[in-house]
Amino acid sequence: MQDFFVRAGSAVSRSSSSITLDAFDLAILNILQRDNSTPQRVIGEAVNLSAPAVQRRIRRMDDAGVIQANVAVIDPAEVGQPITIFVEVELESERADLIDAAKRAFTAAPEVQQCYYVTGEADFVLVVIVPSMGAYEALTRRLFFDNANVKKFRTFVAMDRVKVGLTVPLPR
Amino acid sequence: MQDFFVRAGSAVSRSSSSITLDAFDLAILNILQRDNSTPQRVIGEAVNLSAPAVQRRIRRMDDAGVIQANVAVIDPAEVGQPITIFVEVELESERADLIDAAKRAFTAAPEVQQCYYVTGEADFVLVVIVPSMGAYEALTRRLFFDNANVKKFRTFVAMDRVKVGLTVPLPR
DNA sequence: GCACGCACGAAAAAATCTTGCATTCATCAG
DNA sequence: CTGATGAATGCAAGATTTTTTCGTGCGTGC
Repeated sequence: MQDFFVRAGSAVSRSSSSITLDAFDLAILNILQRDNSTPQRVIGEAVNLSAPAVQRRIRRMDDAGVIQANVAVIDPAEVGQPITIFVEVELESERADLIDAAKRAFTAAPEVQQCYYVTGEADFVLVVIVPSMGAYEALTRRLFFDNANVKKFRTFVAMDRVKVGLTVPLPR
Repeated sequence: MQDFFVRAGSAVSRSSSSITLDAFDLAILNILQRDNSTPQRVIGEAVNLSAPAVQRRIRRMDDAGVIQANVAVIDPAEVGQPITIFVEVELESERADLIDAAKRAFTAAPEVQQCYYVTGEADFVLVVIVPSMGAYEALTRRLFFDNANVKKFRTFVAMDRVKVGLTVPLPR
């Protein structure tokens, strides 16, 4: 296995410990981000390490925040939430406190699955999951129309969730 | 616990078995989609069911595709991929075969974390993860400029990943 | 009323995860 | 050059979890 190192952590990242990851760690992450129910013994065989060694590395990356969460991915359509919508939101004012207020409001809404604060022609991009267009309409009223600071928003309804996941392209 | 049922599956959903979920299932899903390393015993205590009962329900939902995957969520910044970008892509032609070709091309790119085919002013929305703006520039060349069918695209660079996840709002 | 299907809980069995410990290897000071 | 130190490893034992087995209760339909 080649020598490859990633200096974890960046200027943007929050309170992470910024640990160093080697090729073993990346190989382990690559397995876990596709299936974290893989037994450590199997991972060990795949990366040529003993199960305890794998375990200690996973633990270390967990503690350091490299692994942010371990989650089950649910098909929204299967639980009565078949509609995915993208929303670009443009604010009237970009005052810091108003930006923060918007962040809090969007984060607090369970329908808002993802929220990014962006540069460009919009200020926020949201990924929204709703059971019906009616529910979306209600959400827009609650989140946008009742918010004096929202100048406008543009809606993109997803017809096909072509590729969905949080998989990160890992350097090899 | 109240009687609440969700008829899983919809016209949009693929080859799923469309099983019926009750309040127990939803409660279990709600735990798993936040932390799937929670022991079944603990889940059982939370929802008032034995561990084996919890296990059987999880297995059933797994088989039916309600649970699409079990994954570790990795902080991109920690593995040298600090930049998240949204891209709206507009195609020249909306011929079905060209749409499909675009889907395949976007899906195949590891930098494309998420890809949705949408209605509205754009045809596709992408979530892209890259190590640098240079890498993004290279990706746009490969994915958009070398593709004669891409009319134009708009880029939104994420300054803050305010809320990221695949959590689905579950009916209670 | 009775058989059947279905889901449950308790307990046992199997597998996995976790920890302790001795060893190896690389680094570094003397 | 030699020995100390720290970090990471593998093996093996112990703790925990997952999975299976089995008997029971409940609702449905014949």
